[in-house]
Amino acid sequence: MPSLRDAIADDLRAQIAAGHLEAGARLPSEPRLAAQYKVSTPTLRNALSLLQAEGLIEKIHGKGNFVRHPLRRLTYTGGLLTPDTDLYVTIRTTNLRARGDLIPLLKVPSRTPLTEFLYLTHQRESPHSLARIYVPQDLVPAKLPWRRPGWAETQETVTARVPTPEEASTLRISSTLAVLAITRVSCDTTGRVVEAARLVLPGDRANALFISHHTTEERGTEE
Amino acid sequence: MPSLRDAIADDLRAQIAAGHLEAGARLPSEPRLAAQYKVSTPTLRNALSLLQAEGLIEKIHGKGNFVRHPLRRLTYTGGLLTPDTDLYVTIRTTNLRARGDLIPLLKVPSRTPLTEFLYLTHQRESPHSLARIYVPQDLVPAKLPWRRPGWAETQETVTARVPTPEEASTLRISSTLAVLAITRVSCDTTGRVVEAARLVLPGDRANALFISHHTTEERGTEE
DNA sequence: GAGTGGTCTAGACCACGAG
DNA sequence: TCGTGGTCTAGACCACTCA
Repeated sequence: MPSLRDAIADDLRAQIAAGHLEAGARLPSEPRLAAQYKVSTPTLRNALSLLQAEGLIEKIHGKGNFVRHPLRRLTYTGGLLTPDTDLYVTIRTTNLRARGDLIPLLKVPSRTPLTEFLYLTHQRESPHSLARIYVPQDLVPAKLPWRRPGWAETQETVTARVPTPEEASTLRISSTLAVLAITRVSCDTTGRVVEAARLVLPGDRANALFISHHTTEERGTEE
Repeated sequence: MPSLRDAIADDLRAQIAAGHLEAGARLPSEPRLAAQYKVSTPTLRNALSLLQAEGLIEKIHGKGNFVRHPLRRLTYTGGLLTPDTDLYVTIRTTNLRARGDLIPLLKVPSRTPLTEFLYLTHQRESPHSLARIYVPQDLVPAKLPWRRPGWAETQETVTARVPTPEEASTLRISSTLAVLAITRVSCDTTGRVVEAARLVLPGDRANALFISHHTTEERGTEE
């Protein structure tokens, strides 16, 4: 016996899949939908939150619930998102001093002057991904983007988690939707960290792709 | 102004981190906790569901809410999990024929004979990660593990999502806990796929690490 | 100001686990 | 049988958006 919220979610999913509710369309208001399905508003909201966690709808406070555009998955590869056509980017630059997690991440002393670039990408007006990039202030390039000569090695640590409340609200995703969190650290040939980045990609809209080529020496090794 | 559920979740998180609530311990019952925090039971349950999605607690119907054992994060690097000390592995081998998703993944014709290796790793009696590895039957190595000479390139596609119901039950995790899903495809020098793998790593217990070295030509490129 | 979603309450009833 | 979590109700009040 499926619960009411699952039954309602199934019904709405089917309506979206069948095209009865088009991408971008606004759903009836929550009290209206609750009356239609003969349930209380919390139960209906529970059903909607399932759809939100799947990335099917977007809730906008004060405006309504909207059917999301079918997800075009973007692929993150080597620091770039593809395709980057109709992807809008907002950048905010802040100067700050190293503290907390940033100190071991960038391997710098406390209070080292840093520049933070906050990237917020949008796809068709809806937020898509979030990146915070930290660069020691004496290395800040004169013009963006960043990838510069002199880089020798990049380490990317990938984890899956739920977004923090701030991430959820800026990306307008449910706090239960899985995100791909990537911490990227790039060093130059001397081992100095030239850039550290924290990326947050909603799991339903992005993949990350890593390609490695095996050299002959590596190929011969056994376990 | 943080919401009540976030404030309660923060408090419980802090208590778990501080060791006031030990691993394996049962939390007070939900009505009791609700009274303690002076909130209604739905609000308290809302807070608990946040902790559940983070993998901090496990809800067992009819028994209670339990603090999960502290996560020892394992790191996945280039096809291996480290550290592999006290990590137990169960392997099940099955012969089957290519169908569905496996056909494009391995770039083989339909019904090509394949061998599937199902890996289930355990850490301290509790399931840790799940891997399904597919190899064309004529390439199955005489002895395990797999990494063989002749491999030229490996592509790894990483995504974050919630587990399927089967994955949630075999890994004994909540269906709201994010997992890292990695699809790994390895080719030989002729471009033939010699192995494809689907890995599922619970987000609270595993990272994936990718290291790339930049060659001199790459280092010169702009944008 | 009117309409929307966001949060919260104070209950009720059901389903599961263990003695 | 008892205590647990799971679901649901019928409201209340607040915060946000837009005219």
